[in-house]
Amino acid sequence: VAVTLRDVAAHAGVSARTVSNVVHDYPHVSTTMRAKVQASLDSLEYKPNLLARSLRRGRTRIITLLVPDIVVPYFGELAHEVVEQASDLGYTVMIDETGGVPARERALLEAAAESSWVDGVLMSSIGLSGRGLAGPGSRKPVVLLGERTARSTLDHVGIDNVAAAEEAVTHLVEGGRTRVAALGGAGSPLDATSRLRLRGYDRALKAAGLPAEGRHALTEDYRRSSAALAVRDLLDRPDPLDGLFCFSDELAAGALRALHDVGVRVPEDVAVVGFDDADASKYLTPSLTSVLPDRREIARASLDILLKRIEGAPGKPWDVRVPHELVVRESSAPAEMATPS
Amino acid sequence: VAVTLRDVAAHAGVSARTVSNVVHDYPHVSTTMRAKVQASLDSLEYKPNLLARSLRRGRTRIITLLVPDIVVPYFGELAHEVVEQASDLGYTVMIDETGGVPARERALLEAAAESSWVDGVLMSSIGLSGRGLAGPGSRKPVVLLGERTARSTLDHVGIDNVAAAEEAVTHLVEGGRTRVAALGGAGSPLDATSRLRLRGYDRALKAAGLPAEGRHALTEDYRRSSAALAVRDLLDRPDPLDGLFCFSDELAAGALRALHDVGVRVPEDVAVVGFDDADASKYLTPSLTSVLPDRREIARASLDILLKRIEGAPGKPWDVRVPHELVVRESSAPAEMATPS
DNA sequence: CTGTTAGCGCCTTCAC
DNA sequence: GTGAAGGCGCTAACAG
Repeated sequence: VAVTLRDVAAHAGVSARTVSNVVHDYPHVSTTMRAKVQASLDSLEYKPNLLARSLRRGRTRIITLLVPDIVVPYFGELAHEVVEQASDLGYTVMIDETGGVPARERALLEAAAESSWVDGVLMSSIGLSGRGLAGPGSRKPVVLLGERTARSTLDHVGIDNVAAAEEAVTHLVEGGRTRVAALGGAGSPLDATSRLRLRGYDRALKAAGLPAEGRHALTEDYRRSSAALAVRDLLDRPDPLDGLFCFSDELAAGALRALHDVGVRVPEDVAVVGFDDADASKYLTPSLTSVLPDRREIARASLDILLKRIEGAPGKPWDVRVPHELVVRESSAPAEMATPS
Repeated sequence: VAVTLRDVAAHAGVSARTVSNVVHDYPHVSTTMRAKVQASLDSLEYKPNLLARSLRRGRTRIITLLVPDIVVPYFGELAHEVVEQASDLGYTVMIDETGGVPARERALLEAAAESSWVDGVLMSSIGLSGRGLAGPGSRKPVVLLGERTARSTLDHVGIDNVAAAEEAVTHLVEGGRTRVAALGGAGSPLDATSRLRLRGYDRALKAAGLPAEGRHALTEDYRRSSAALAVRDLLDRPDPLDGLFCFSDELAAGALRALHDVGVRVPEDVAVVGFDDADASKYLTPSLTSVLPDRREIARASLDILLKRIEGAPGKPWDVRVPHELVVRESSAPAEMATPS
C-alpha cells in the first residue's frame, strides 16, 4: 500500500530522479515540471521511506540519550529539554535507561554506539568511570553529560560541581550554621560527581574555618528512601548538625521528610540545601533551596557538539562548562530569623 | 569500516546465505560449517546493519510512546515501565512529548503512524478526542493508554476511572468529611478522564446523601501551580470545604502547599486525596493518600495488544480494564482522630 | 545442506 | 534539465 518514488514518477510521467529532485528542492528543475510533480506528490500522498533513505545516506537523524532513570526528576527534565531541542534540529531521540549500573551503562553505550539506528549518543552517567567508556568499537560520536571522568577521552558538558557545592555550603555558613553535614554519594570509590561536590563542601568549610570531619553521610543510592536512613544516622551522632547539604534534591526531599518525622524543624533547627533544583522542590514544605544547573544550556551545548561530531568535526575532546545558580528558598533561612508559620 | 555479511562470507569461504543462516540459527547448517562461520563472525566482530534488515523485512522492532509530558511523574513512571518491558520483548521505544495539546497530539500520532521507523504506537492522550484519531492514513497499529474517548475506534487500556474516583471520595466521606470538593480538569468541554472522575465523585456524594453542587474547581492545566489558585478559590466560598479530591497527585501537591500557606491544617481541617500515586507523593508532608493505577499492568497489557496487532491480529477494538487501588496515607486521616504532629 | 539471485526504496554518478 | 543504472546491506525464493 505504501506509495514509492517510482509510483509518483509513473503517475507524473517522469523519472524517479526528477521526483527526488523535487522532493529535495534541488535547483535544476523547470517550474512547470516541478508543479506537475508536486501535484502527483500531493495527490498520492507520498511519504518517503526513511529506512531506505537512511540506508542509502548512512545517516538516520536519530540520536540516543542514555540516562540512569527517567523517573528521577533531574533526568526527566534533562530528557525533556533534549527531546525538545533535538526535535527543533530535525533529530529524533531514543531514550534508554541504564539504572546507573556501570555494567549496564557500558553495555547500552556500546549497543547504541554500534547500532545502525543512531548517528550519535548523549550519555548522562553517574557510575561509569572513564576507563569503561574508551571502548575501541565506538565508531559513533558520544558526548558525556554531567561529570567528566578521569581518563575519559570523550566530549563533555557539565557544570562546575566544586564551585557550585562551595557556594551552597557557604550560603549555609553565612546563614549562621556551624555544623554543616553533607549527604549523598554511593559506593566506594565515590562516583566522580559526589567526589567533586564533597570537595566543594570541604573547601567552603575550610574557608570558613570550620571542621569538616565526620559529617559526611553516604547513601546507598540517589533515591529518597536511602536519605532517611542516612539522616537518622547523622542525628544520632554527638554534637548534632544544624545545616545539611544534599547532593541531590531527591535526597533532600527524603531528608526533609525524615527530619520532620523526628520533630526537627527546618529551617529553624536545621537548614537544608539540595542540588538540581527539580521542579517539585519548590512545592515541598518547606520549599527547598537548591543549586540550579542550566539544563537548557546543557542540552544545547551537548547537542551542538554531538551534531558537529556527526558532521565529522575532528579534534581533541571538548570540555564545556555550563552556568549554574543557587536558588534560595525557605529551607535555608538564616538561623537567627524568626520564620513565619 | 563496517563489516558486512559479504565480508564474513568471504572470510569464511562460504556464501552470504550460509552466514545469514548461522546468524539466525536456522536449522539446516552442518555443525562444522556453523563453527567455521561463527569463528569468522567473532573474529571480524560482525554487527548486522539493522537498517538494511528492517528495510528488507518491513519491521523495525521499534515502537513510539506518545505522552503529554515526561516530566509529569505519572507519565515518567509509565514511560519507565513501558521502556523496561518493551526492552524485554526485544523492542526499542521512541518517546515523544505532545504537551497535551490536541493539535500536536494529532500531528505526532500521524507522523508516528506513518513513519517508517516504528511498527506501532502507544499513545497516552488527555486532550485528544476520538474524532481526531480516526485518521484514515493510520496504517500502523495504535493503542490508547488512559481514557478511551467516545468515538474512538482504537484499542484501549485503562483503569475504571469512575469506580476509582468513587472509592476515593467514599473514603473521605467515611472519614467524617461532609463538604468534599473536587479539583482538576481543564478546558471546556472537560477532557474525558476528568469527566469520568467527576462522575465518580458525584456518585459517591449522592450515595452518601451529600450535596455535590458548586464544589468542583477547574484548573487551567495539570501542573501544580494552577492548583494553588483553584484552592484559594475554593476556600473563599462560604461554607468551606473539609475534604478535597484532586484529579492528580500533581494538583494535590500544589493544593497541599496552598493549604499550608494559608494555615489550613491537613488532615485536621481538610483531608486530601490525589490520583496516580506518583512516587513523590509518599514523601510529601503530610504524605498523600492516592489512587494507584496498576502501571505495570497497563504497560504489559498495552504492549501485548500492540504486538498482537503488529503481528497482524484482526478484529474489533480491544478495551482492557486494569486494576487500581486506593493507597491510604496521612493526608486523609479521619476528622475525629488526633493526628500526631 | 549450501550457493545464486533478485529485490526492499531511495539517492546519486554518469550520460544525454 | 532530465533519464538510466547501480548499489547501500540484508533476506528469502529458487536452484542444485
